[in-house]
Amino acid sequence: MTKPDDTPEPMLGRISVPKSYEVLADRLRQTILDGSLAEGERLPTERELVSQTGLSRGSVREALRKLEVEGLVKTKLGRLGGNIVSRPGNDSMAHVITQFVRGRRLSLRTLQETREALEPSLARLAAEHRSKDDIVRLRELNAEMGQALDDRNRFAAINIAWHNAVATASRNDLLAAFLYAISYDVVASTVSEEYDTPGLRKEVVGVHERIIVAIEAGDGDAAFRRMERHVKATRAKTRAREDSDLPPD
Amino acid sequence: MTKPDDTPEPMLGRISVPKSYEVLADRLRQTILDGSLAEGERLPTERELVSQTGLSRGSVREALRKLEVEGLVKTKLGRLGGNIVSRPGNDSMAHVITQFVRGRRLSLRTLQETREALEPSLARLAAEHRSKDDIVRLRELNAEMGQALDDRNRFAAINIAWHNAVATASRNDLLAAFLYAISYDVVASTVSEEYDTPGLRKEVVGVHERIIVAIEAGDGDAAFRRMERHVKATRAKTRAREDSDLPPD
DNA sequence: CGACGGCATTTGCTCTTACCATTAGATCTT
DNA sequence: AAGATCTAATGGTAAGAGCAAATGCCGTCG
Repeated sequence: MTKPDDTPEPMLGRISVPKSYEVLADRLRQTILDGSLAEGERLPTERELVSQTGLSRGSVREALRKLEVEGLVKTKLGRLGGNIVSRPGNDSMAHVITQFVRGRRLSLRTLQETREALEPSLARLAAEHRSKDDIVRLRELNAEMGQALDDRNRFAAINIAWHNAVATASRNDLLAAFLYAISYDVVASTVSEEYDTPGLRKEVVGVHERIIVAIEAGDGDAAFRRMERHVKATRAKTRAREDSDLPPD
Repeated sequence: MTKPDDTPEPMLGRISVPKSYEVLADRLRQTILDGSLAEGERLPTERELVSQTGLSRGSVREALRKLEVEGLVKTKLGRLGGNIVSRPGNDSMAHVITQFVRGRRLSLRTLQETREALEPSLARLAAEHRSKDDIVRLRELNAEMGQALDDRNRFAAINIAWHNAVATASRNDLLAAFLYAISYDVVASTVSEEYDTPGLRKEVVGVHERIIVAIEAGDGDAAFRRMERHVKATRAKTRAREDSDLPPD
C-alpha cells in the first residue's frame, strides 16, 4: 500500500484563505475585548469601516452580524444609532445553547441531568456569597409562588425566576447563565404535567423556604443537599417522560 | 414630575419592524430544526434563496452568517459547495461561551467554581453510562500522561483530553460541551505554575486511575467524590492567583 | 413664552449589478 | 489509461444607489 511518492514531504501546510468578513470580525472582536472600546461606546459607522478597511459594505455588515450573534455588539437604527459595544448577556448565550439543544435533539433526560448538576452547586455558592438583598428577593418570589398555587402557568413562571434568583445570588455569572439557558426548556417540558397539583405546589414552596434558610445561614452543605433533593424530586415525577425527545418548537 | 398625559393608555404595544435577514434566519432555522433538512444536506444556493424569498443577496448572506455562528450551517466554497446543514458542535458553543467569559472578564475563581460544579457530576454520569471503549480510552490517555511527566505542556494537554474523555463517557452532550468550552481557559490559567512539578504530576496520574476504577465499577458516588476532591485540590494549589482576572489573550 | 409640526441629517437597511475565486466534474490529449 | 485542460456551479467581494428610522433643530402658531 505504498502509494507513488510524488510528494513525499508536504513541505507546505494546507493554505487557508481567510475570508474578509472573518478577518474583520476577528479584529473587531479583539479590539472590543482588549478594552479599547468600553461598553456602550459606538464603533465606527459602517461607511467609516468601509473606508478604513478597504472592504465592501457587505463584508463589513457580515462581520458585524457575527459579532451581533456573539453578543458583543448591538445594532441600533437611526441617527445616533450605530453598532454599540455591549457585554455578552445571558440571552445571547442562551440563544446559542438553545440551538445546540434543539439541533442535537437532546433528550429531556440530558437537560434534567444538567440541571441536577448545576443547581446544587449554585445553591452552595449562593450560601457562600449571598447578600441581604438576595435573601429578600428569594423570599419575595417564594411568597408570590405561595399566592399562585391555583395558577399552574404563573406558578411555573415564578418558579423559574426563583431558581434563577438563587443562581444570581451565587455571584457566578457563568453557571447562572448556564442555568438560565436551560431553565426555559426544562420547564417547558415539565409544566402542565398531571403530577402538578396545588398540593404538590404548596410542598414546593415549603422546600424552597428551607433552602432559603440554609442559604441565609451561609450553610453551603445544607443548601447543596436540599437543592439536590429538590431537583431530583422533580425528576422522579417526570420519569414517565424520560428519554422522550423535546416537543417540536 | 407628572408628565403631560398626551397618551394616557398606550393601547398599542411597541411596534417592532423585523429586519429581513432576521426573518429569513428564523425561517431557515426553523426549517432546519424541524428536521425537514437532514444533516449534511445543502440548502438552496444563495441565488435560489434570493429568487425564492425576493430578498437581496446581501440579506440572504447576512442570515446565513448568523446561522453559521450558531453552528447550524457550514459554508463550503466552490462547485458543489453551498450552505450545508450541520449539527451544532462543541466548538460553536465553546466559541460563544469563550466570548462570554472574556467579554465579561470573568475571574479565574468563577471558572474554577464552574469546573467544580461540572466535573463531579460528569464523573457520576460516566460511571452510570460508560462503555468498555470509554474505559480503554481513559486508561490510554492516563498512560500517556504517565509518560509525559517531564513535559509540562504536553502533560497539560493530555490532561484536558482526559477530563473531556470522562465527559464523553457521561453521554451527556450538553454538560460535556460546557466542560469543553471552559477547559481551555481553565488550564491556560493553571498550567506552568510553580506547584506544577513532576512529583505532583505523578500523583495526578494515580488519582485519575482511582477515578477510572470507580467509573469502571459503575460506582457513581465514589466517582463523584473522587473527582470532587481532585478538582478541589487543583483549586487549592491555585489559590494564590484567585480573584485575579484572566491574562489577556 | 411654550408647544407643536415640519425639515434636515445621520445612520443602518435593502436592493441591484457585476465580476472574481474556488472547486469539482467533463473533456480532450497523449 | 493517465494526465492536463476546459467548463460550469457556487460562494466571495466590490461599488453604487436609494430607502427608512431616529434624532436634533428651528420656525411657526397659539
